[in-house]
Amino acid sequence: MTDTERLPKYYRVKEVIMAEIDGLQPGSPLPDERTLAASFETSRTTIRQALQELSREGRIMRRQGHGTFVAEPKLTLPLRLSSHTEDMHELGMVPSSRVLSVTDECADDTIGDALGIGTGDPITVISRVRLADGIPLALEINHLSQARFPGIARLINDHVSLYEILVDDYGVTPDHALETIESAPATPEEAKLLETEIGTPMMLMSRQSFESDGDAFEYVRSVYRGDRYRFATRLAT
Amino acid sequence: MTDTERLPKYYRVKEVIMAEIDGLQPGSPLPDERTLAASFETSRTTIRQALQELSREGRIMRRQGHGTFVAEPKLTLPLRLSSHTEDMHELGMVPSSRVLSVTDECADDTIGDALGIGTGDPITVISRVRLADGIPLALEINHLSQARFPGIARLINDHVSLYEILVDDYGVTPDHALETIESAPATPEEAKLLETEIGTPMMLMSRQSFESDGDAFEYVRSVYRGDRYRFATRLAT
DNA sequence: ATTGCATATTGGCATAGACCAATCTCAGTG
DNA sequence: CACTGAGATTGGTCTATGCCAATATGCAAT
Repeated sequence: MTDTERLPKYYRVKEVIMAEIDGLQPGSPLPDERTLAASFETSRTTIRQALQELSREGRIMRRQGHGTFVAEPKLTLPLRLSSHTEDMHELGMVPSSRVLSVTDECADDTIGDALGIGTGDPITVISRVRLADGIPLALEINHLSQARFPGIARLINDHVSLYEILVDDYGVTPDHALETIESAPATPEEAKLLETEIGTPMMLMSRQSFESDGDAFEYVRSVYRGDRYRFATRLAT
Repeated sequence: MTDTERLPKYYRVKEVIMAEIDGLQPGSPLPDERTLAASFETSRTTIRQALQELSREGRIMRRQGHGTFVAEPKLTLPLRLSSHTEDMHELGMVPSSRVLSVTDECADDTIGDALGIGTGDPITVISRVRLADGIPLALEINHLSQARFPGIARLINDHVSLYEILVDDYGVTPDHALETIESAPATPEEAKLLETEIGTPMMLMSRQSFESDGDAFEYVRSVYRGDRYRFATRLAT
């Protein structure tokens, strides 16, 4: 028995499949699960566990009733104080948005703190799906103080840049931002909106943006597909 | 039938368990899997799928032969051009390292590019486990040019800060760094070293650090447990 | 009081199979 | 030629079960 024999069977299967797809082009089909189970002389359950990890890793793409295919490599997104619109243009992709909802709510503790307003103060919450070349990229939920941005709800639609509205119509001068990044599995709602599966690792990003006078002007929570994107940033002393 | 009925059963189970652990202290035990299966009137497989997601989410901790317990909340790590040692001190934790290996190798394309040297040039590769309060925090693999840091292999041990060596003994003045962050499931080796399970989402970080003269002096690949840590950074214009 | 071993408990791995749901194919129909 | 619908294909969910591996517990021997 070699040392590798101590690894779970599904993991050994995964490694073999991984090696095979390395030599294939994105979009190439893999054998169906029942065939794989037969050729690996194992159960479909084991094959599916291997395929699930590969899928969550972003190496394969599965579609019910269709098949399993080699996935595109991950894209690197810049982590900067710039708008989604600009970022996408730099990557040579066509950005777009789909507004899911614009609602007026009251700030809870977290949001109130983040925006420097009181708990219960009125805020406008904007939920959007960001797309690149028509493919869902991220789910973005923006929180803005109504006192700072009165009537902003009426200005939002699919075809305007929120940042342009803030800058042009409300005189915002973005200065810096505090950002946190973490990983979490996709909820059913996130999975549906981002066209992926429940449980796929997502990159959760929260951003608190400040104006040059030191006031926070927005608090955003974004969910990016962790199987398709990585992030890059520059750190200075 | 409500709309919720359309969700997978394991996900509904997960939501119920999640709600219950919200009211418990970290470390509190959960019923064992067979008991849960009986009380939810489902199979153990379904229970395990729910528990697996909760585990990968960092909400519960499982130990074979022992049981399942409510996990500690995530810690936030700063993403800065500072040493691990300093970061830990600021968080009030005791940092330490365990050197796994120090080897002399030849740079491949990626490493060569990142360090601004040629493919095949000699490098020193340092693998370490970083710990906080004795608990594994990250796996860190550092790549250094032997031309820039001759004889550094002999200076490495568990009790010195690599950054201090670079600064004090080799006159490095860190200036800025390019960093990428992505998510990936733990490999068996990573899982073992970080005392977690295969497949748990990890935060993969690669850092290319530059001196003030513009030369890259190190290329590091780190693996952090995504179920226990998130990262925070500050973005400026 | 301590050590060591048998046993129970609990999570980990894997099997076999049933049925559902989305998709594609293709023959038949208008 | 375009459309429709039945059947085949393929991934998704769930059950039921057996055995393995790590851990804890308690009893027995020292």
